[in-house]
Amino acid sequence: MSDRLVELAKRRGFFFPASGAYGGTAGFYAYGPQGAALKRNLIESWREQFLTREGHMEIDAPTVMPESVFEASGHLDTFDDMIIECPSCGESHRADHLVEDETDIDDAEGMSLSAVEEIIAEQDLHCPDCGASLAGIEVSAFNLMFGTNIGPGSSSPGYLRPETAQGIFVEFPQLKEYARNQLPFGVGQIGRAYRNEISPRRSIVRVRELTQAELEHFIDPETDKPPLSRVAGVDVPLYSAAAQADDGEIETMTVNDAVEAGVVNDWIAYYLGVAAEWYERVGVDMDRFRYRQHQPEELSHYSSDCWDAEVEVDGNWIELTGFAYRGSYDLSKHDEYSDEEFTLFKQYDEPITVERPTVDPDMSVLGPEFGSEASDIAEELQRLAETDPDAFEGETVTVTINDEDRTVPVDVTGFAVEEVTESGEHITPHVIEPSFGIDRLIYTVLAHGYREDEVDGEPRTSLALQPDIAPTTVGVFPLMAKDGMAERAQEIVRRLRSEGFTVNYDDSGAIGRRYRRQDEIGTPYCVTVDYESLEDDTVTVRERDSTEQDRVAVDDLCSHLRSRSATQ
RNA sequence: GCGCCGGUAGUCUAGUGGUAGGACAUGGGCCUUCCAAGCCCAUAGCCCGGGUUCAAAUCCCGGUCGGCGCACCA
Repeated sequence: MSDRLVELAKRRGFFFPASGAYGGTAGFYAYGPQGAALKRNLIESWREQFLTREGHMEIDAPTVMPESVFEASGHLDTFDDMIIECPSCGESHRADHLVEDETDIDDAEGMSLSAVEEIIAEQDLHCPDCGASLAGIEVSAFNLMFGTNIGPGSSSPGYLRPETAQGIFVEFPQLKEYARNQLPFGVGQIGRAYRNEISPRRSIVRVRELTQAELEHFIDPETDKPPLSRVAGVDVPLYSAAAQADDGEIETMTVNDAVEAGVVNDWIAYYLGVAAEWYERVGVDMDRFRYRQHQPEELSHYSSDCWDAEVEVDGNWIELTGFAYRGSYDLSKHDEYSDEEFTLFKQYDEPITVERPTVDPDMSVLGPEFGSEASDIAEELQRLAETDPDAFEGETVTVTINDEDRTVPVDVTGFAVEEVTESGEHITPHVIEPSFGIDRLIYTVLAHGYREDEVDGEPRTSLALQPDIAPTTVGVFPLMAKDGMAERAQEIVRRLRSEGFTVNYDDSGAIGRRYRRQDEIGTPYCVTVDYESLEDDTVTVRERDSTEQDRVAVDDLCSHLRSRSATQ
């Protein structure tokens, strides 16, 4: 089936391998006219559902970001690994670690690939798993981010973002201002992300340049609750980590039951409910859909819990969306690595008065007495005051510096307990992230809508796309291009287009052939102008899936098409 | 990245050493009163590079692209 779908996609202009004139580039696809329209409709539907209806904001950040962003985000740590694969058992190892472990070299990570390769050959290092010799085996860089240079020279490395999310996290200090420093708030972004995949697969399912629609919903984990009532009754098919671990099954339950049973975090559950309804609306076959929880070892470096929306296509389950609980990971990291604050000031209902033990050491005494240790002692005293103020009750107080005790008279520590009024605190929001892969959704909608059947003994291929998602909404044909029918049809085309419909006009060949053309690109309705139209100003409206026809007055055509689209 | 298989018009396909044939699609014409009808004409192809050979779509090597398996998918 996938072969025929990919063939149809290319033939009819949904998607095809890019740069084919030069042999093609693996992992890069172009969307043709139908695909681009389908993608635009899906994105518009996503925006309406996940941003407009939720009251979230949308931003549009650059795809190239400086190296420091990815040092902070943790993406760089996994970017530069040297991999060597054992020819005997097939296991991959970190080549630099192997060298560091087996020789007295302790900085193999900073060496070049060929240097590490040479050392492995010279020292005749062996596979730690099976013992086979690795001499002469190629060491390769395990490179998942696309690198580039910002400006001339190489002093300012940058990377194409591997997820649109970082553009949101990095701009958080600005975004919180736009949210008037109030939690919760959500920020979405739709755009391209880049991953230098080792082996792109299955047409547009695994590509190197992809389009993501991501939402980062920032919340106060202590006080904010999701509006669960909106989706409480929505059924979600859940395949929990526990069920996966003991051969359990997918269990379908309502969002409300899932939360109450403690199967899913309530925030994640809310979005599972919203997304399930949305997926069905855009044409995903919900009989081939599930939410699968990540196993603990599957979780990425930033998330503490994650559920994937998965669909079955061509007999495989593929990931459409990750619903990750990213906690405060990203904001904390950017707070730590950057000069800006990635926190919000949260006011208490009432200011509180706290007793805060402080020290103000008399350095004119400590300095001469302890010399270079004096400042360390002062720091220790502050720490001790915060953790164990009782230590200052006697005549002297003892701190440990470099494993040696130092005793200081309490009266030179300036110890005091101050009453401080605090009106709030700085908190780092937690993040719930639904991250949608648009390309995979396009593939799914096409695959789940793909139909092959017979009509009057003739094969018929059609795409059962939802009317508001289909690239073209209506095809308009004259029964034959003569006797004024073509002209009348063209008038109807202009009228429909001025009303905002996406219209395809076609007068070539026989009428049946034109219906088939529209079936293949998923056009839900075809309007035909015949001899009767010239008499009484009515046309036939033919529906794609049933091929049934209604006769409709031209004046009622727009409202007729609108109401049919809406009820489907 | 490794292994196996494959790459002939837009699509599908025939062609085991003598420089390509078909079907569908597409465009033009004729015909045609609602579901890929018929007739005529036209456009259009051997993935790239190297080698062997008098001669390569065909055999060999390398690359590339695609499918599948392993690994990977942060």
